[in-house]
Amino acid sequence: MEKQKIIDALNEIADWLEIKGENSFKCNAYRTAARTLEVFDGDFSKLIEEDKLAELKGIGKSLAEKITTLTKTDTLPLLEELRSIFPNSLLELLKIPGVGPKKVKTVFEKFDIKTVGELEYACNENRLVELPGFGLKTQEKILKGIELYKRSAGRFLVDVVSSSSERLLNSLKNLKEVNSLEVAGSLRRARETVKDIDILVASKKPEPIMKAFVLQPKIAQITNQGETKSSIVLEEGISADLRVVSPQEFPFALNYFTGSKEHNVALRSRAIKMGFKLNEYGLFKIEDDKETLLKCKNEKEIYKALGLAYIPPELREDRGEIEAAEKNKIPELVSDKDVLGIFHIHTDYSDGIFTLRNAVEIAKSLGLIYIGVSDHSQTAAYANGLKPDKVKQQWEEIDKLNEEIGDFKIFKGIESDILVNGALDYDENLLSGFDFVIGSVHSHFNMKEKEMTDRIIRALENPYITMLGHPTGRLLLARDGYPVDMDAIIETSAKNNVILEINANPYRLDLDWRYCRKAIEKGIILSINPDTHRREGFEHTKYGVGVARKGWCEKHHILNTRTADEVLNIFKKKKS
DNA sequence: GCCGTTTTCGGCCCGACTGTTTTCAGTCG
Repeated sequence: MEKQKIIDALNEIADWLEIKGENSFKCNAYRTAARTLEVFDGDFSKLIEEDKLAELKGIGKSLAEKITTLTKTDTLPLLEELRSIFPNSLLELLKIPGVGPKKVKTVFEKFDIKTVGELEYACNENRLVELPGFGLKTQEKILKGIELYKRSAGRFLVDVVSSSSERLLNSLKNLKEVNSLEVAGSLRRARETVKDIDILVASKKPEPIMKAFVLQPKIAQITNQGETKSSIVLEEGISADLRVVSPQEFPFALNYFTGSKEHNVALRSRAIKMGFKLNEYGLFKIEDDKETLLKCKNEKEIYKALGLAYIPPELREDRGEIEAAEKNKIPELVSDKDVLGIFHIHTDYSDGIFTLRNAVEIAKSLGLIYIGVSDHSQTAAYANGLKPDKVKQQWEEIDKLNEEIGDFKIFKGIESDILVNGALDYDENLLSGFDFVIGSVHSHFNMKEKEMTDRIIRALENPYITMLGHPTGRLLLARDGYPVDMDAIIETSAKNNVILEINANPYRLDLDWRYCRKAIEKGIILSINPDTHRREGFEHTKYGVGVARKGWCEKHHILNTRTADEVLNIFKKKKS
């Protein structure tokens, strides 16, 4: 059994044990082990072979044995046993907001409820109220939870959430009681998809803020309303939480609610070891059963008090950032203002909805100093891909525009389909005329991993490819990427000096941030590309910057932080 | 089930909110 399947199995065991009513720390041990494997970056099969699993933190003798059994036999007696006690569909019930393992256990044991549909029916028949610990309100809450669960998988693309969150911030920021406010949670950490919006406000007078929050327009539901915390569901289906804390507590609360959960746990454990207690209200020195608050003006001071360099939110995923901060080795992350130009732009030559000249105007209005145009190549008939004569026509127009507009540079590029055999989409003669070539897979997604990897590797070994576009082809919340061995892709790209794209389209965000770090460690240059077809798309670049930051990228790791001349040199060097 | 400069036993991050209770359990983040 491969690593990911083992991670899934361990999490499944944790779910079952919780439903069974096992000791919660034991359940957590399974989750911790799953998490440890997820973050482990080395050679997994070697670890098993050499019997060194138990050396990993969070995996002891018992779990090491279980993981080994899973690897070797593809199954585990414990897992089989748990699966025979409970129907598989119970795991689905856990995903309903307001329904946890205890409630699942109760409805299953008392009413033999196994599916979301059966649970909904029981609520509507008013049957849940008779259960111990349940009441009318609980039943209503579960019904609402089911409705929300059915409406969406519960996650949203980052551009949608960003605009909703801005709307919420705007509705609060001018209230005189608001001292400061900030978005926390996964949005602040620049995750690729977001479950809900967490807003944090510092104020000495929470009441009017709470009121304003729940009374604003475009709210579908108020799910929580307390003195310091309220929750709403917006018409778009996105949940939003507001928490109000005192100005003194604000940095601690901001740190706490930014997460990730794993980062928080690690930070708190560190605090405990140092004789502190850290929570959303403060950092406390514990001496003789007395707690003394250490005042911190901002997050930076909290980290400093814990002996750490400041850790930017994007890095707070418990993937080595605390160790890096300990050694003062936190990277100086690339930022929006470092981006000087952008590549991967589609004009109306293929399937974009603006002209070449429009593209220049939009880019200039955003303060950029160059763009790289890359329309689709001839095989992409669905996208009006360019035949060779069209390519030449576009080159002429680019030459004219470059002459006309002095302080701006347009690079000639193409997004060439990587054909099913791994070839690029034009002959060498034409390919050599482009400043840059993005190779992308747009067809035959259902190849086997080995075939797909070979196909892409062949393209990467083509001397005319400059960048690999959206390396996995995923569409977030809609379609998984094609199966591909990313480690092999990264290896081959490094060997052939191919730039990897961070596609900044909110549907893609591909290369995934988890691989960005691997890529730059191999010396690969990344390019943040909006892959835009319309005016608004230019501004998606910022989501790509988020991915790069999350992938530990500094300015020098990114192609489009360089000047036009520097970029041209890189392209020329690659071609030669 | 894991872990250890206080520890091989007894903790494990912890507080808000809700609802069902009459002091607490469950869920969430």
